[in-house]
Amino acid sequence: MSYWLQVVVATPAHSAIAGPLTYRSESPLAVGALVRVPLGRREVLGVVWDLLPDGGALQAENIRLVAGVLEGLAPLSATWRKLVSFTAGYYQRSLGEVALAALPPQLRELNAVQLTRRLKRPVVDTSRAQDTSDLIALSAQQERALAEFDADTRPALLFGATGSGKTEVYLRAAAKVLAQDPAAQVLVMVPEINLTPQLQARFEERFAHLGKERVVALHSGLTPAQRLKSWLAAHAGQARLVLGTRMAVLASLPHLRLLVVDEEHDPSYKQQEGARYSARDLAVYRAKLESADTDHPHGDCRVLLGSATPSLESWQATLTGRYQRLNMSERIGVPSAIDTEATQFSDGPPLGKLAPPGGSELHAVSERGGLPLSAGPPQGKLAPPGGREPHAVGERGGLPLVRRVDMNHQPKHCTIAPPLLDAIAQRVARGEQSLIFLNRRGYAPVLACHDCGWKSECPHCSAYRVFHKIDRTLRCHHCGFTERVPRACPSCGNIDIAPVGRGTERLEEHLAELLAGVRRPDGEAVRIARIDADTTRLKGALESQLASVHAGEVDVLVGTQMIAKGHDFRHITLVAAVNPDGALFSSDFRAPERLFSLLMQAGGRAGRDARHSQASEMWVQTFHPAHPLFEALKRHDYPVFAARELAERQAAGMSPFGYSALVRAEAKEQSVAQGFLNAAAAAAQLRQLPGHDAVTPYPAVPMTIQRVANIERAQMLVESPSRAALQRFLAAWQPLLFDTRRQAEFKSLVRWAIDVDPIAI
DNA sequence: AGCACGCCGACT
DNA sequence: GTCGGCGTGCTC
Repeated sequence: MSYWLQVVVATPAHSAIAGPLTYRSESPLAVGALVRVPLGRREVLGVVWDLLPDGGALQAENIRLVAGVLEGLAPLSATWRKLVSFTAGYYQRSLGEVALAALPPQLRELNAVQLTRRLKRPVVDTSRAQDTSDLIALSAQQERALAEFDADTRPALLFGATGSGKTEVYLRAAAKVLAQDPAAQVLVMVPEINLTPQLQARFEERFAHLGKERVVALHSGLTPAQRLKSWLAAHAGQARLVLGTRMAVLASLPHLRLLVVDEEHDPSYKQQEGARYSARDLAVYRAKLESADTDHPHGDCRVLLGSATPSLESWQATLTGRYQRLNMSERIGVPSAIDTEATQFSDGPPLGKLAPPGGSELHAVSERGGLPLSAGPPQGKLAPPGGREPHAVGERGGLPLVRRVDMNHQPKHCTIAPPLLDAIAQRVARGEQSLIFLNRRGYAPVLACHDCGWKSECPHCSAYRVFHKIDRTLRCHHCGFTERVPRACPSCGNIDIAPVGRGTERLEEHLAELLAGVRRPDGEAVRIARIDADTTRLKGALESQLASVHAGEVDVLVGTQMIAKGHDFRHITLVAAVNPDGALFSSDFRAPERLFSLLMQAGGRAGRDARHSQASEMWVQTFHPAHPLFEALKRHDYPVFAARELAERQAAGMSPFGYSALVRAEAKEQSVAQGFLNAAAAAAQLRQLPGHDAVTPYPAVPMTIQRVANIERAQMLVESPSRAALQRFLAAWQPLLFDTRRQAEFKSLVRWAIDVDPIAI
């Protein structure tokens, strides 16, 4: 007896075999079963996608026999298959690529015997401890958020200030779902792996009563064996709570009842290679799919997004009522705050003598701009303990005071404005910590010869190589090309080549010089540390460096945005952004949004400890102090920022009011990359593809960094006011792109790819 | 993507 | 005479 099946295997979208392949089996198989099938001379993992009455158009001798079935693994659910189908269709990739990428890589290498051995390992269920959730008192706003969440069925956006206790809301929402249904599973997603350990500990502790191994992690930092183990536990329903990064959204979770997306605005939810899916968007879609699944006895599957600075897409959805909004504006442990509007003019200067009465902090800082650091002993400028009126804290909801430093009124070419330096010195003298951000690692972004104008260009990329003083190298941050710093100008031989601009390495050095005379309360010298991709390259380095900050072994911490996220520094009372202006006038329309979010998050690092929240400050050095972004930041007013951005986006027909895709092409020559894109667009125009009348393809342009590792890059933007029209167009266009690729003149094209809903243009 | 086959240059 | 370069073509 023969049974025919359609099986999806990991095939790239090109190669004539993008769709499911037909195989034969001697025994009946279930849809969703995992099988090993012969493909060419190798044997690969596949998923049974469909059952067929016969071999169809294929000749019998061209249909091969399924080599084996992964017994003991339940077939992947219909909902999972729908999710994979949708993802493949929406992001214009092959079914097999998405399906197989969603499975743990080790599953591909395992044969049936090895798998059985793995599955045999029993999990000892030791449900013993009590549910401890109720032991922690909730704030009124947390109670309210949870009650509102329970009363609704729409996707929910938890709009909560940093420190307002969003995690506790996730924990409670999860606890409720898990308690209601003994099989229910919850997926909690976080943007990055380095945030999972601390969160995992918290979830494990809270759900210890469920028994051992009920909380598992799923992210790319796991070893292949761990990842397989977690995946299997999730697939078997054994894991009740999965904590993971974006990849986890495609995990098999047969009893999924709740999806949580923490920091939902974070760009790392968008996959940047292969199928370029947005895990946040898929989470929303998946919740809808799972809700429609009639197998679930306990009704809906919910999705809970959380952020202090939501994506404009999610925010707009709450404005139209498509999403539910849950507001939490106050920080925990801070006197009750009043609403946003009332905070607008309340941020009086914390140090009375710095500002003229009624003056804004802007002028205060500007006026002091020229004063030398030594204008008085740091101790003398201390605010008296508790010197600020308590109600002032409440009015900011415990958020730091934002002070803008107008760099137009500061000494030319200064990196740290004197008033900021002064403020840092005061913190050091008081024994408090400061956090200084500069989004540029290395010593200096460029090395230049003042005689002939030579600059440290990368020979392989259209970018400068960064000077790293620590090992005296010039490193390209795009292709990795590294050389020792030349002794003299390679172009004219001049000895006098100098660094231009500042990176974190130089800032650290610079601060050490500037603060050399400042003493800590114990009379010791200031201790400065730096955290960026260079200092954390070794495994465990980030953890140990963070630990030393927590232990109070550091007074001033210099770093890139990597320290803005998640890390809860209790003793930091000053956060400063040294040079954030770049994003204000970027060609990338999402740059302001990212900057606002970064600064809000950075500011959130300050004064999370209620004891310090009163004196905590966020400093921003800028040449555009009156920019609306900074005005909104000063008031911690995301809604005002969002309203402005949304108005601009609407006027320009951009997301979330319009939809877009990018087609990127890479070739040895820019003309080939652009030519390919333009030729494919011309072919689409000629054929009048479905949806074309509502879709606008723009001419191909070089990418911002035009050449990386000697490969020229170009991209074409495709826009439409209709998501459906864009989808139809892209689906019809893809075969034409393949055809165009086959033309002789584009033979040298290295690769091309479609990015639907790109996050950066 | 793999993994073949296939047809031209420097080595035990 | 073989090992091996990567060009092109196929995989139910």
